[in-house]
Amino acid sequence: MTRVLIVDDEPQILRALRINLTARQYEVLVAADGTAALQVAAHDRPDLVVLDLGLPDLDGVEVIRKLRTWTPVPIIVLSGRVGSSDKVDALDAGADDYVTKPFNVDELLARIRAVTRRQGGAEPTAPVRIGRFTIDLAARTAVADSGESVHLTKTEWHLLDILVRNPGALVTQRYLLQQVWGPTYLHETHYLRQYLAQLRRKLEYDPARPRHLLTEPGMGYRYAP
Amino acid sequence: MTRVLIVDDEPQILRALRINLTARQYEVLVAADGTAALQVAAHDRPDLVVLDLGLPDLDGVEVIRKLRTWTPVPIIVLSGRVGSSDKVDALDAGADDYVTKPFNVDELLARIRAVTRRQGGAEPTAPVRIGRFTIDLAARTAVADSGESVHLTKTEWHLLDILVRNPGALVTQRYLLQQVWGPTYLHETHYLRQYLAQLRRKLEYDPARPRHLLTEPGMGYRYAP
DNA sequence: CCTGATCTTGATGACTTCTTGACGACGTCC
DNA sequence: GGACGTCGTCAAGAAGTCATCAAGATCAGG
Repeated sequence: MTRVLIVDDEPQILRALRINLTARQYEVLVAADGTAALQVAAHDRPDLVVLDLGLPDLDGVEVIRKLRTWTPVPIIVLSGRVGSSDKVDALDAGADDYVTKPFNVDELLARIRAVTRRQGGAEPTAPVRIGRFTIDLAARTAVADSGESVHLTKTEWHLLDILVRNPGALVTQRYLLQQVWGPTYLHETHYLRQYLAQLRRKLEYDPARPRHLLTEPGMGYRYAP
Repeated sequence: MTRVLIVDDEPQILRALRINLTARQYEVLVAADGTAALQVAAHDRPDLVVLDLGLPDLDGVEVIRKLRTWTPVPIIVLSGRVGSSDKVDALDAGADDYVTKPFNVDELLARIRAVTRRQGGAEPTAPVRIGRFTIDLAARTAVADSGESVHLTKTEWHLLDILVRNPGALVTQRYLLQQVWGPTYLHETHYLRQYLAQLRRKLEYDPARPRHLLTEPGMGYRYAP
């Protein structure tokens, strides 16, 4: 049974989520502030954390950092502020996904499923599909159903690798730039646009309307399986 | 019964893995440092090695290299370091998979299953075709349809061997250099160009437009069946 | 010690990939 | 409705990588 820790200081949100998650066979733990959240997480070892960034005692990003010092438990962030850099900071600190308040419960449930699914039995080198292509990250091959294969460059593979290894999750621009080009390129978002366009052109059915390599404006990119 | 050697200097990790693996019908061997690991591996011939990179005596990558001088046993690396260069070094040295600490036990078990499964199914020495030649890696022969045979040197065989044993997959320059010339030649990409040209000249129909021994610029080479 | 094969090293032109700049489309905020 | 910032796209020069030819160094066998 999947155990979910919900961290929020608004009682009505706690209540709504508890009802919805319990009804779907999740075991629900709750905490109303950051200190309590850290204690409960350490004591009860949840399989997933849903964390509101606006807590009364600690900064939400700080809670993520503290959790990440000892556990890789998936964290989904709830945030009230739209377009603020808090969310990017949270993702960079190690959160797995974010949902903006007011949020749709179905969307949150979908993200919870995506994140827990990834956690469990993800075979390291199972091929994934994008458009009409089957991508094998280990062998570095991208083969169409027709049999013909597409050639990707080193940088293209590197980017695709990171996105595909985090299926369904939002990956920040900062993280991608950091991983692929190094810490001195953190603001060269142009590179990302350039290479994402290239990947879409090579892999997506309709590069102008991507279905798998999605842009999250202002934040980053997401691979949708 | 699958025999697993666990190499880690933290007693609690040894203990946790021993319990989990024993419960799943694995036979478990343990070693707390690199020297002991090499001895146990040589003496008891495990079917799989789970190796922590941070050992008290030897560097983990060094342990991998030493193992790889005499055995193709699958190696799964555990590491607290998240940097991608550590990962690349370990994989290039011959590791089969890589898990970052803190790790999820279920994930590790899944990777153990994946790696041992992969082990079983690989036919090592079926003859393959390149150009008009039939290559038998076991017998070290390359015979044309007309009956005449081509002579390949030791180094040429070694390179061809690695490429052909990974059909369709990209093999990195680092890996080839590491395997054929050793760890001190990791940047001598000129050797690769030289010998790949030689192989193409001897085996391909049109050496200038190879159909089986393909270059992946900036990354490595690939044998296309 | 000599000879032929193999390995190593150097130089050059061709090619691929990376980087950079410019511009229009879209959405947001004032 | 207009200014602003972000995104997607096209295009071309810069940088890096590769294939090939060629010659010197090294090694093994006779």
